[in-house]
Amino acid sequence: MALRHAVLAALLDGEYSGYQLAKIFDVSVSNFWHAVPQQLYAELARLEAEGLISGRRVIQKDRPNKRVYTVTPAGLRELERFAATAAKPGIIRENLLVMVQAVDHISAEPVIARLEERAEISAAKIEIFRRTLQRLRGDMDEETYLRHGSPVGPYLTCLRGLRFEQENLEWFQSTARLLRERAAARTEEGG
Amino acid sequence: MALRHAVLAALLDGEYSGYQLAKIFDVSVSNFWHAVPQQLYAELARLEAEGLISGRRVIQKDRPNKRVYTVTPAGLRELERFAATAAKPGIIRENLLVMVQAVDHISAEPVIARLEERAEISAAKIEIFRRTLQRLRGDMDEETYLRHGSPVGPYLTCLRGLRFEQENLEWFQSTARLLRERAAARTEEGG
DNA sequence: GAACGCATGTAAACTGTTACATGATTAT
DNA sequence: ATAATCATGTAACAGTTTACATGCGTTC
Repeated sequence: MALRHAVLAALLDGEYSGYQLAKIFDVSVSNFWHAVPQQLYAELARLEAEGLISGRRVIQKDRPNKRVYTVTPAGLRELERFAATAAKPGIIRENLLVMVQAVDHISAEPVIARLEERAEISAAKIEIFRRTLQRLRGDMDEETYLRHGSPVGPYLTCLRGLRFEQENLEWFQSTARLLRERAAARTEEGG
Repeated sequence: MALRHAVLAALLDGEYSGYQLAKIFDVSVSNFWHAVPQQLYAELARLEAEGLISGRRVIQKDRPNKRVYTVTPAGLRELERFAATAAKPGIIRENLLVMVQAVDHISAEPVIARLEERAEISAAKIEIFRRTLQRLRGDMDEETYLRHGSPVGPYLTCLRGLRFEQENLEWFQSTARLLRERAAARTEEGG
């Protein structure tokens, strides 16, 4: 289980509640780790019980109270130990690519529709990544920030996320176009 | 559960045994779906029980006998139905990116070592993808194959896998280089 | 007062991973 | 003989997902 390490890594950035963490996992962290809110609430409870994070109650007037967490020295040691072990190859699960894999044997129209849906989502994600990068580097240019800025870890992973989504978008668009052209060519032939 | 659909999509390519399928999932299909052999054996049994694939015993003299499977018309309908539903966004889990996310707070050397390990694995995967693409398109050039070749689904997903690994390789290498430079700069400062 | 966003949790159902087990055949 | 590759499976355990449940405060 490495969800705990993803949570610890995300909490290095500052104090967050389970709810806030869920949002972070939905945007920036989602590039390299997927988790639903319920997983996070459960994992935060376990990490606190093990002393790897410590929680602090925050009383709010305008909203329900919340519990925010920070990484303890023991948590940092756990991350250090994790980084020393061989990283397993990443795992990926993409329903859309399963559909494309099968496209020679099933109707192409629904697959094209899915590709176009996902292209829009990708475009939106690209915008979010761009803004996150801008916010992180402030008024520095990218090269300067990469050489001297801090923290550089979140910047680097966000950069990877951006490239991944850009490649996704391009592939979704070119694949949709290609499948449409092939469908049109077959219609002309057949009709 | 969409492992079943990944298995069905992979079986469209031809008749395969669980063992052969495990190898296919380890190379080409691994770009968009991860599964260990035990999952495949269990899923094949379930799919056959539900009539979505049909198995056939193949007696071999030189090796142990095996059971190969093909997609039934019911299996094809199941795939068709699957393609008509909205594709959930893909999920990804990358330990290596978790480590990079935390790199400002832990020692950089082990992280750099992991990046270099993974860069080599990526380079090997890139070679496999290139050869797979060549084998699929035979003596056609890529553009011609994409327009008129068949099957185009496996070619398109393989192309996505190739691009992904190329981006990985580039990111692993540039990130390792950058972290090494930053570590060197800090040593000079501090020493 | 209905809907929405904030905030957290439990329980059940489903999936996925690991360890173990077996046995054939071929190559060294 | 010993290891490697082919071939398949069971059982125990770990992790993930979904459904359900609760309640505060603000906006429409």
